[in-house]
Amino acid sequence: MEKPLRQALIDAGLALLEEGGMAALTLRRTAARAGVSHAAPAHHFDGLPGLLTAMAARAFELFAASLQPDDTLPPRGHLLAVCHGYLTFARQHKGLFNLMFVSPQVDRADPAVMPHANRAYLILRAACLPFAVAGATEDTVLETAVWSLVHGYAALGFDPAADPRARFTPTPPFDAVLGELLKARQNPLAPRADTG
Amino acid sequence: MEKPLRQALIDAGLALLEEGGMAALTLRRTAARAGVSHAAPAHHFDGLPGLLTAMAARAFELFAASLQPDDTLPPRGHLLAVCHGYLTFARQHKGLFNLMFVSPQVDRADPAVMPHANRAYLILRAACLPFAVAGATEDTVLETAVWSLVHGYAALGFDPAADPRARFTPTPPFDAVLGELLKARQNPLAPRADTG
DNA sequence: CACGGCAGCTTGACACTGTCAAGCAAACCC
DNA sequence: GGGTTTGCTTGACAGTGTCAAGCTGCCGTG
Repeated sequence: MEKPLRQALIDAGLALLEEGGMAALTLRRTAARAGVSHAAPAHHFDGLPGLLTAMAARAFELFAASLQPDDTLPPRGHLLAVCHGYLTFARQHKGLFNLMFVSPQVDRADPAVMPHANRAYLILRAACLPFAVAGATEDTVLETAVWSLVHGYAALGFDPAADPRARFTPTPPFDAVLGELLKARQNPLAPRADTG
Repeated sequence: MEKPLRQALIDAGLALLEEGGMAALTLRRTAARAGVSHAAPAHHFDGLPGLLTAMAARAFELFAASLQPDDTLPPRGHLLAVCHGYLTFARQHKGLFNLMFVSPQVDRADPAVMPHANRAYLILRAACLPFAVAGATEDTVLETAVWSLVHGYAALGFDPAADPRARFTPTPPFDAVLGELLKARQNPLAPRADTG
């Protein structure tokens, strides 16, 4: 084990973030919760941005774990399960989600962050692969579409409950939205229909 | 004219946000830039959240204006133009974009915010309408899909340049991504193909 | 005109923040 | 065992949002 306080500070920060959002996350409070003096974090992280970056690395790790690839499912069920993991994480860990994708203070190119972020992306990528144009080993358009779709749905808070635009019409569940995207790919690995 | 200082404070805040991001946006700095004392904003807004909410209202107004509906274009060109407005605004006004959609301090249900937010949404909704299932006056699935897609693409920063995952493959332009979604709707207002 | 009230802004204070410099104490190395 | 380094503390500083109190000029009313 290495640097137990460092890990304790990361955990304390994550707890504060989950409990009270970004406003509750403070270097001094994090130190206090970890039981050390207010300047202790500066010796393990490079200031607040450093702590946030370390927290983001851990958040991406949890995020990748929540994507839960399950190869026993058929391609569409598999992709849907991954997306559900994405959406569930975003809904249940809004603070972490914004930390990972929005906060300008985290260095997303940090060597502690990139591996986990890449791992998450590769899980999604793999889940899209069966829907790629016949025989291709990649289909960046489809990947980007799926990724944008699920991320946008998550970011806009399209929880089937708690929808911000229920004033117009009920928000369709993500399954239906994803189905719209996959309409032209109903038969994975089959030759696609002519689009002329 | 009504409350010129109030408007000046909003403008000063927007300028600070655009120049230096959320970190540069401070009640005291905003007051200083407007040429008043540090506590003046408290008399026009209900603290920092109030100023941010007022700024978000103005930001949504600018956002809706940047969506630029152009009815002379064919349906697909029209939708693409609206989406381009969305993406361009997100890219050029990252601070405003995050203020509108992320910041937990703005009250998005504020009566000053909702009209402009709704207007923006209705522009997107109208641009989607020609692609709705034949004859329908709405298609919430498609709307939600397009909205999620463009928002996710914007939030993930898929600028054709400056792409964060160029380490894998070049990011496809949004036109191609949207095309993926509309594949099953190539002929607006025509009877859709069987999806069986 | 005089005068009371009040909106609009200032001044001053408070607790709290991130960051830095200096110091202390224990462990570690030679 | 003495010197050095690591890990943390203490103390200070400028900057933050917010609140209470005070000042000022304008407006309406007598």
